[in-house]
Amino acid sequence: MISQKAKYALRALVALAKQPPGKPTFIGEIAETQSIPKKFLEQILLDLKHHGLVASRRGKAGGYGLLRPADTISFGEVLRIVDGPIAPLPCLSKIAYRRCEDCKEEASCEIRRVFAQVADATRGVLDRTTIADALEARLPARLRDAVA
Amino acid sequence: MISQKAKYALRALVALAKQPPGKPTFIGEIAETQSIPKKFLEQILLDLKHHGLVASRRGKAGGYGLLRPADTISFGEVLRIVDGPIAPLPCLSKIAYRRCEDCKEEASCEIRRVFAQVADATRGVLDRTTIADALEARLPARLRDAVA
DNA sequence: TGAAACTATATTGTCCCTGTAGAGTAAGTA
DNA sequence: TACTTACTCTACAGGGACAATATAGTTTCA
Repeated sequence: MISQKAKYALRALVALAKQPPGKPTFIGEIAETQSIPKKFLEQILLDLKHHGLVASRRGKAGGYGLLRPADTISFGEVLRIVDGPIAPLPCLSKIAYRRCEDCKEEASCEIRRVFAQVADATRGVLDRTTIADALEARLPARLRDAVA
Repeated sequence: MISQKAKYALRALVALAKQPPGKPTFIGEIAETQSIPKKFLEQILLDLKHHGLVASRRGKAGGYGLLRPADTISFGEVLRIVDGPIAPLPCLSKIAYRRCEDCKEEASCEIRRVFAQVADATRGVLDRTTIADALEARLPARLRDAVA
């Protein structure tokens, strides 16, 4: 299960992607249309800003906007920022590898071998799907094929 | 990330699958060889017993053993027992469907559409891989192909 | 009869998730 | 310049899940 926070982050990014670029959108507007607690959303967007996904302008005509084109922001990138590692086991994470305390030998670990397949399959979808993809009613062919 | 408990459960089942069938294995023996806290393992095995995966015999010559052949116990089944739903979103779970509170219309939810692909990919691996598969050094062809 | 092992429930401490609070800062507007 | 609006940032609190431990009891076999 992904966290509520990650879901909010993705929904906010999708909402921003729908706006005309260049014109900032109020936090309050996103919060209302997406049913996200406003103060919580502030934290989330601030976090995304620190990671260079969105930009903000203060003041009366302020708000948030995408900093990069929607087709360069993958679901995987967002999830890693908000929820941390995607891998199902710490010893399979690329961004935060950690050895399993209670595992004698990684190479011969049966559990690890199976979950490595899961991790590949998951990353195959998340790292190749962008916010722009999500907006399209039909999924791009490269993703439909990968899953079928 | 799967829970520590799920990892223990899978490792215990793999260990049991390695033993000659019919002869029970001590909890203490599994706990020691797998570096699992013994009392915690007791809870886990008890849980698996309630779900019909393993059987136990009490007394001095007691212990645990697989109740079903190892090639009929899938990783997915074990994870659902121990960790609950596998789906990344509650609205995508087959065993515990729950509507997302903050989602206007499920059919048009962009997030849901993407994570449905993730769920399919994940289940593709977990529901088709069994404890018996995990014991084999090379993964069965049907799984290798699915991921490549 | 006693040891070894399983059964079951209760409890504990820690950590994270979710959300709230409030003071502060910046930018446009009259 | 004063005012309003909105973003920035830090702190924190309640609840629940996770991981493990504690304790008491039961069964079986030697």
